[in-house]
Parts: sequence; structure tokens; C-alpha cells
Amino acid sequence: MNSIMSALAEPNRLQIVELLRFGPRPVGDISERLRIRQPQVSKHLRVLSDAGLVEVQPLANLRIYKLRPQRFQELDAWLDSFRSMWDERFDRLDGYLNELQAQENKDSDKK
Amino acid sequence: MNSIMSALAEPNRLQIVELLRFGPRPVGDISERLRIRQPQVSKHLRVLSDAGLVEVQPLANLRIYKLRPQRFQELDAWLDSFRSMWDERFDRLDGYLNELQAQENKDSDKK
DNA sequence: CGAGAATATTCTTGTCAAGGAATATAAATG
DNA sequence: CATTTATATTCCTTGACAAGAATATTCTCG
Repeated sequence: MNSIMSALAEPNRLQIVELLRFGPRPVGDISERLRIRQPQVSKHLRVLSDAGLVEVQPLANLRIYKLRPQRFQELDAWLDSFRSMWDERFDRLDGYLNELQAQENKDSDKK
Repeated sequence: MNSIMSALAEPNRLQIVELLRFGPRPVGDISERLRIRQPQVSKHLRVLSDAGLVEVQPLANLRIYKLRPQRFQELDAWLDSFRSMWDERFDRLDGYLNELQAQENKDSDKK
């Protein structure tokens, strides 16, 4: 999860990923559209690839990059653990305040 | 979106967010549980707060932090634009290869 | 009001990562 | 095989940022 986040934290990489939503593209195409110099695009694609977010498929002279759904599914699954937040009313200070209350009860017992 | 990602890219901050899933907590509590020194926790919470991921609610001497669902919903919405990926079979090189094919047709016309 | 607890801020330092420029590699093609 | 095109890699410099240490701030309570 951490690798996903840090890969997507870089603005240019986020743009690349968003561009690849529309389909696989070779490096040069990405470079042109996003106005990023080719070496930087290659480097960013390296990072994205290491993070498992994209994969490459050689085609003749070109290297065609495309998204790998898997990691995005993981991100989706991770988000799941937060979804209860906006369903249930979670702002009642549930977790900690129970402890706090227990603590205060103990104090008042001591009195 | 970028601010969300870069806020969550830092491992300790990700941990903090994951801890806050279970409910609001004051700084000291976070510091203890995650074994992170208090000043760093405060600094990380600052970043998370600036990114809109958490909000604070003072209670006596304490400052109780909790997650703000809004930004997580945005992240969820962003992920939506990728969901078509793992439904449809998206590895057929749709986008670019159409262009490429068009290009090659043009070339063969020239012949 | 003074002391102590909880939290925030400042300053400094070291590390890492991104961009630029140049170069290396690989495949295509005449 | 030489050249061109597409892409990757290396080296260097610079800026951002995280951690540590020290200190400031805010609130509570006797």
C-alpha cells in the first residue's frame, strides 16, 4: 500500500497513470502529451513499474505501457476499510472516548 | 488528489490514518501506540490536517484527531475512473493502437 | 497565580528523490 | 552495416522533507 501511495504521490506520475486510463501508450506518446521530457517519463515509468502499477509490452521499436488493475484493486480494498466511516456516524468519538470514560470512572471511584 | 496521495505517501502518516480508522484519538495516544515521538506525530498530523484528511476537536487539555470522510470519498471517486479497467478487458491496446493502425494505413497508402 | 501535562513550533542536519544533460542500448530500415 | 528512431540509464546538482533536540504554547487544577 505504501509503495502505491508513494508512487502516485509524484504529480507527473499521477498524470501518467491518469493518461493510461484511456489505454496503453508508448513512452514517446506519453512524453508528447504530457510535455515531459522522455528520460523523465522513462524514469517515472520505472517507478510505476516497480510499484506494480504498470507493465510494459514491447512492440517493435516501441515499449507500450499499460495499467495493471491488480494494484488498483488493492487500493480499492484498502479504501473499503474506511467506507464504514461515511455510512455510520463515526464522529461520536467512539474509540478513544470509551477508554477515557473508563479512565474517568476509575478516577471518580478513587474519590 | 495529489495532496491526498503525498500526505499518505509517508509511512508514519499512513499508519496514523489507519489507526484513526478505529476512532478518534488524542496526540499522546497516537504517539504511544505507534511508538513515534510526540513532536513528529504533531507534525504529521499537521500535514494530514492541511491535506484535509483529519480534523481536530479540542477536549480539555487534549486535542482529539479524527478522520474526515470527505477526502476519502474523493479518493473513492477517483478510483471509480479506473474501475472499468478490471471489468472490461482493457489489455487489447485499445487507445493507442487505433492511432498506430491509422498511421500505418496512411503509410501503406503512400506506397 | 504557579506547576505540570498535553501539544505545537522552531531550528538544524542528513537523506533521498526529481530534473537536466549527456550517453548508452535496442530495434528498424534502407 | 550505417543510420535513424525509440527508449533506458548514468551522473550531477538542487530542493524538499523527515527526524532529533530544544523550546514555546495552551490548558487544567490545586
